[in-house]
Amino acid sequence: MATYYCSIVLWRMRMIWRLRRNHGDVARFFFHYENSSSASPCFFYSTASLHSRMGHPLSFSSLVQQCTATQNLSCLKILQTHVIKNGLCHHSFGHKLLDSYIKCGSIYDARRLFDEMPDRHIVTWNSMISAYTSRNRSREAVHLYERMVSEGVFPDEYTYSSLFRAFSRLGVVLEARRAHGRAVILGLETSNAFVGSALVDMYAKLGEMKVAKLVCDGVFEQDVVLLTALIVGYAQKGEDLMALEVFLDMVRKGIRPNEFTFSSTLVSCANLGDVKCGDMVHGLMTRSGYVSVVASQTSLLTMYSKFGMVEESLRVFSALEDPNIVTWTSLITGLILNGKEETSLLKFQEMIRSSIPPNSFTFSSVVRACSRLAVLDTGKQIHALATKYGLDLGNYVGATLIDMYGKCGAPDLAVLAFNALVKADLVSINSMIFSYAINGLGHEALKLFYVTKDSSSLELNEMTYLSILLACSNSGLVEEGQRIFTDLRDRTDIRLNSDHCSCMIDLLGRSGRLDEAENLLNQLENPDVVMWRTLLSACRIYREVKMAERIRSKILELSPGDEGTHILLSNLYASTSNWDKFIETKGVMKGMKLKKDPAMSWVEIDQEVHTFMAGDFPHSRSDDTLVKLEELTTKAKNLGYIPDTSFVLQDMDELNKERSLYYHSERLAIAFALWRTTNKFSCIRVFKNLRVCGDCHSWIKFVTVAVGREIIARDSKRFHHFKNGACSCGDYW
DNA sequence: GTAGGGTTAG
Repeated sequence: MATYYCSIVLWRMRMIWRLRRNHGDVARFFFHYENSSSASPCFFYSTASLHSRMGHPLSFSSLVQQCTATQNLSCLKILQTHVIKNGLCHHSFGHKLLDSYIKCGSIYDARRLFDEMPDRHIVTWNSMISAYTSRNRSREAVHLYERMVSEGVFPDEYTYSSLFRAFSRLGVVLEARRAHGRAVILGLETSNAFVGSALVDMYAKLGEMKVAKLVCDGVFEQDVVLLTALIVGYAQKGEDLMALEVFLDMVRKGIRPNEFTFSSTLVSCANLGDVKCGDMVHGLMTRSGYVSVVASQTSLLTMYSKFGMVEESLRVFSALEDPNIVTWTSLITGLILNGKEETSLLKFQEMIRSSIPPNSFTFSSVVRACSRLAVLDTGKQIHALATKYGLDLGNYVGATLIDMYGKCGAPDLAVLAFNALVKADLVSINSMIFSYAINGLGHEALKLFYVTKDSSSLELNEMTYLSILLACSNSGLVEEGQRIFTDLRDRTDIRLNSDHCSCMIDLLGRSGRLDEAENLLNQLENPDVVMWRTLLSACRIYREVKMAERIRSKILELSPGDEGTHILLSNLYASTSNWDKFIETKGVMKGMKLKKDPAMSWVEIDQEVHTFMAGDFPHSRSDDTLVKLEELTTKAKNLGYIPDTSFVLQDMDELNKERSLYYHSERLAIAFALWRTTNKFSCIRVFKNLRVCGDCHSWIKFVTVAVGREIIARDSKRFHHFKNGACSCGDYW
């Protein structure tokens, strides 16, 4: 211990001797601490260690430098106290301390020192402003700039190159223009590429691409950053041709693009769907040596995904040594985009195993994969994971969760996810209305629609109106739907589109108001095939042969050889026992090589999907399924089920018609599911590619009574929740 | 002694 203190005393003597000889100011500083009771041995010890490591005479700069390197804030504060007490806070010492505080991450201490400085050099102002902008404290940066101007200090090129970012973050166009004006007066707009690129970036982010382009064109010595800022602006605004033009212009001028340039240019190639151009930029990027830059390669991967070139995007991914969360998310999103939802979920698992924490972009994508696959259990697991990461309450993930629960036939869970949101935005509300709509909860949808319309500040959009019209249509709320449709027609801020019209025609048609639907169609300027076909479906429900034939000729005028029309008409002729015309239509279809999509149903049991085709038993499980099916039908008949053979679209005798109804794919799936699942409280979810027929609808209602279970069926259009002999659609679909 | 640009989502 004695040796230890001896060595400290010896070191201090030697240091004071050196300081007296070389650095008057700092020597006085150490004398001060020599005689001060607050001087801690710890401080001197750490200073000693700093000194010994420096290996050269101590100076103020190197002391500050060492404090920065070791992030020693307390040492910096002691230095500051001394500097201020001894009136040494002139700009050089002051700035060094301030800079060190910033580098140590303490903006608070930097600002306190800044406020205490008697005279501030422009460099000090700039450092403080830059510290604020780079840490997202834009308001404070702008305040400081305004104070600087009011105190008569002239901002310079350094000030503006960091300041402009603050305006775009705050979204304050007027203030931004005022500052731009001052930069012009000072002659900094055109003479300095740093100021120019900051301006271009600012205007691009404020959405003023024309101004951004003007500024860029005016800069005397353009460089890669300046032009890249412009490309980024165009790419993010979707002005992709302009982005490519700037890129080519840059290459022509001999300015070499870098990894930042390539990242954004590739986004534009992807948006344009221009494979040739994409390949060219890819080649240029490879030749420029950016093969392992993650962000650029991520853009490349996304581009190939958008081109539908999945193999190529996988190849880019596997060549990357260290993919980040954005790369993983791009891969997952790309797979979903290309219909490879199962693979995307496997990749998600792989990502989690690689200990890469997912973000809200990732969740938003994988939840969508679940929604497409309608795999409720997996969806729930992913929701739980999102909750674990605290990412389930934001609108991006929230909206996909609501959508997923809606499309999995679990509107109650969609409501829970919706109510949990911190602050629902329009997309989340639209998703909720849509979920209500496809699950036949029209009144709930109307309630949310009117609350949003009347009591929120949100501006409704096309999707809101489409969802609510669908809700009215699926619940047979004709008057409400008509009122909303009229309201939409009168609005000038929202464009009435063909989907809205089809939905309205569907609503009128399916509720039997065929003439009104036809009138509406005739009022429209250019009704499309979808709208006429919608009315044709209604004719099929109400067996309105004359109108159907009238519509057929309209459709065939617009689109000769329209497949759906022939299929709908053949169904209509079959259901009205018009067998001659049925055979004739079938003949036309045969000539056109048209075939109906085979009916198909599937159920998910123990995370395995089982598929069934109508009247087809290729499965080894078929015996048990058929036994169960017979049992269910007998029970249903005992409860009052009478088969309605008018749904059989073939010319055969009644007994065979009845038998053919029994083997509709949804019945096979339900029988299989009831045979396989023993938990009486679990609900069965069946999915069907076509619409459920009226007889199956009735049969399922009786089955829910017979077995005391809930059955949820999703057909090509909506959900039916069957419980205790009733369906949520109120027999209206 | 201070400064500018990027990749993923409903």
